[in-house]
Amino acid sequence: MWHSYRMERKPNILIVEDEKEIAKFIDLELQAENYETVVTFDGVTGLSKFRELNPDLVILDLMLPVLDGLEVARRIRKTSNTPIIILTAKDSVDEKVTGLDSGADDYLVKPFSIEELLARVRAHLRRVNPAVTGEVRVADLVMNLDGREVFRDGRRIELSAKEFELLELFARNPGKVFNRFEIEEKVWPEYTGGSNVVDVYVGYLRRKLEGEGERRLIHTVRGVGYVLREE
Amino acid sequence: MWHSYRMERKPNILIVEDEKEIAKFIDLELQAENYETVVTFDGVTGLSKFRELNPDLVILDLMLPVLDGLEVARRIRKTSNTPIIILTAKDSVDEKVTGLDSGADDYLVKPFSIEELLARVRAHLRRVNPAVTGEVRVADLVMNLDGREVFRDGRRIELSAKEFELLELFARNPGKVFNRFEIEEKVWPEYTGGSNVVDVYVGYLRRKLEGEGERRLIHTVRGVGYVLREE
DNA sequence: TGATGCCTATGCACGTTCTCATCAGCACAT
DNA sequence: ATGTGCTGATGAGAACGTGCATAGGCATCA
Repeated sequence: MWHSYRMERKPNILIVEDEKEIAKFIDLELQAENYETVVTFDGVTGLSKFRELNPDLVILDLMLPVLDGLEVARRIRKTSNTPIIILTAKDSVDEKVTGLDSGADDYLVKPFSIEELLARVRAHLRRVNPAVTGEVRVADLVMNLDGREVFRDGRRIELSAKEFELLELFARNPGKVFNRFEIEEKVWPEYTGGSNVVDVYVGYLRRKLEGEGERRLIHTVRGVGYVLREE
Repeated sequence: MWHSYRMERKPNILIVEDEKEIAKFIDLELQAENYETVVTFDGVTGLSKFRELNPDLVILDLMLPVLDGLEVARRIRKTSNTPIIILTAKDSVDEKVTGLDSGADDYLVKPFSIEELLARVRAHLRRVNPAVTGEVRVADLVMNLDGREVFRDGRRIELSAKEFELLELFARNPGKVFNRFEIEEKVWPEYTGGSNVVDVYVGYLRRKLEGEGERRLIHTVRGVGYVLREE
């Protein structure tokens, strides 16, 4: 069911860290910030938990039993772009560079400040998970999902319910081309097609979003459907 | 090495830094890594350059004349989600937290290692590109299947639906020779031949893909059919 | 009852698809 | 080489379909 995605769940964070006290410490702090957490103590378990849970973010130590942290990062990156924050005692520039180039998004050196870690977690989640801020951002478009507000380039735009749902679908999948069938299925469920609702609503959105001489947001892909692209 | 079709062009980086020697230094290093750069020395100019250029990433000092760096970050975030790396001498935890919570994606303290900065730039740029799952690359041709986009040598190519399907067939099987019957079967099913549609469409593709003096992509195998080969 | 939102229906404009006829060029035999 | 026959390339244009704007009907809500 499409509408379930507005259900605001707690962001899920996977911690892979073999020093048990540190793991416990981070775990508690994250829970206090209202995140859902899972802790594992070695690379292999970490990787399998990752695949099982598909968390919103991973905090990863480098010196791990069984499977090295860098390798964990690389394997995760093979199939996912979930943010990875490396948290380690290895503080040389070379190690930082290798860590980041292995697919990590951030690299924090122990001993670290928990406040900084939390701020970095927020920064990464903000980008990935609208649940955190309730916001989706694409190009110069900002959608506030809780408040059902839409801004383009700072100016507020009034949308009806359906218009908002349609735009939300596009905004959550920028760059993906949807055909009319997919769109109807998601925005107009319990609905037997046979009309051009989609076209009409795309028209409504364009009229409201694209002021005089403004960049086009929703592009037509003739013979296929529509995309939201920044261009 | 860019990991996405969108990065076929040089990524554009805006540097906002008032210490001229540092700015120059970063600028040169980034250019050596094949980025396009623009340098500004105060907050207001930085912001207006940002709006003018819409860069792929911003490197931002905090202590700036005219308009404070934090304020610049906040204003950028109002309308955009371009990655921002704060680069500053302010090294307290509080300042880091404030910086990250103001919308920055990363926070690096001076004196910094240029290698680390470059690695972080790479990490952020990598992440900005929407993970393009269905991406096919052959020679200097990039097809984004989700987005139904085609690029050759960085420049975007507009294809009609049928043209795209035909090219997709070739691109998924580079080096394989297809005869006309196979092609009709896959791209024109429910279709009883008797014409030279295939030839015509190959012609269309060639016209669009192969600019003046450019390498040939779709080769004719006389008496048999066509192949996509890099040569 | 007036305003707003949701959806259907219609007609026009234009891009796309495909056919057909003709032209170009390669391959092979002489 | 040269001609001959055949294959592939290309241009023109007809038929078709898609997308878009617009208008109107119906329901809901104030």
